[in-house]
Amino acid sequence: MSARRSELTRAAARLFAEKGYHGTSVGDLAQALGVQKGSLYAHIQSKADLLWEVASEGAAAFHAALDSVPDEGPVIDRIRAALRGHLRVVGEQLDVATVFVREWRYLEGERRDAFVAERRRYEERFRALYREGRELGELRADLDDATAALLALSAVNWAYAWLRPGVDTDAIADRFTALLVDGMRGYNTP
Amino acid sequence: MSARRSELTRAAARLFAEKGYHGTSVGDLAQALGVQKGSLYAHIQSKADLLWEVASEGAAAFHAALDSVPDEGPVIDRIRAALRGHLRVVGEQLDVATVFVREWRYLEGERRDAFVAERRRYEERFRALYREGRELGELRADLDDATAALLALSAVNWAYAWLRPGVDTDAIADRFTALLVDGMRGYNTP
DNA sequence: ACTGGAGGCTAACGATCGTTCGGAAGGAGA
DNA sequence: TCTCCTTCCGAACGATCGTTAGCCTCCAGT
Repeated sequence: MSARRSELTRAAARLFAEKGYHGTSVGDLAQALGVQKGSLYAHIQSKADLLWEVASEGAAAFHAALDSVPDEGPVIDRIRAALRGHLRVVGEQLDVATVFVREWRYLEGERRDAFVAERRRYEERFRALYREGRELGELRADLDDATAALLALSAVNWAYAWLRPGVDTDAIADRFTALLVDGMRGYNTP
Repeated sequence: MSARRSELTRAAARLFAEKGYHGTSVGDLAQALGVQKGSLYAHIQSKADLLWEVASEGAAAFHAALDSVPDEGPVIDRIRAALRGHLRVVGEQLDVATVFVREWRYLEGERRDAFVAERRRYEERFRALYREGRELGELRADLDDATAALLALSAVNWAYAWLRPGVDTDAIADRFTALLVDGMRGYNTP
């Protein structure tokens, strides 16, 4: 992929995240590159191509983050690593993550189906950590692992809305993990 | 407000939630009412009016839910009530809640400013519960209440994405509360 | 020196966008 | 019966949408 083409993809990620897919015109994209809008079609076949590309990039980034979580070791450590990885992707590729989380639904046809499948697979991998933790006894036996995974995943999925670039995402992930693991009950509470 | 006008607002909420604000045309809205698109302008001055109306309705609903949380009593009970209230709004007014959470950013000018202020005020009220809990000693003294509130609020803000109408939102809120309060650590974990 | 491809230009296409307008049907109130 | 108000129609407006077409320039490879 040429350098110019990469610029276009990055501009698309930024503008789709900022103004939404339907709120971004081909003219906007062209302006971001300092070019006439017709010229973009030397690089793409349609505007939808760009959405697909950015969404796929997001899916790849989140899966890659999970790939680097070890298969063994204390489950709580792995949960912390998964949260760290997810938040790191959001923090370092905020535009791409925003499109992955919010704009994907404007995909159409089989691209949409393929995206949904990838997304579901990611959530499954995430949830498996909690199930394994319960089965191994590292998490409480009466844990509703689906709810626990939903709570954690919701928190990080929503992160694109409040995470500002440059913050220490590892520290936030660690605080989330500590809360999820130990709770917030005080000592003088029945 | 006339009955017809209310129908229009409800159709707007549904379509904005389903296809997005920019993805919904005035023609789509007219079709939902079985009417020519020009006829809608007997009820509204612009399409943006509808977005503002639905977004405001959402803000009112969420604030009303918080209003019914008592000012006194055990903080944990009040946190549970707040989560119940929030999730109940999402479950019972899914379209409105979706617009409140996701489509508000297409508001423009002072309407956008006013919405953001209302939203911030809601989050502040939510966060105050956690701060009070820590100060009263009902939540652990070393609690990072901002992080705790963020975790809880993120989970319920994201709920529009996975909550299906008709489920028992109170039960989900209770499970979230239990998790947040007591954590998920197992007994044979150091 | 010649060629081919990459990248950009201008101009225009048909479609659709949100909005406006004049007129008309129909019921409610006087 | 007359009038007003709500609601809608049908047609049109200018603007903007995503996309296509033909042409030009520049540069790397042969």
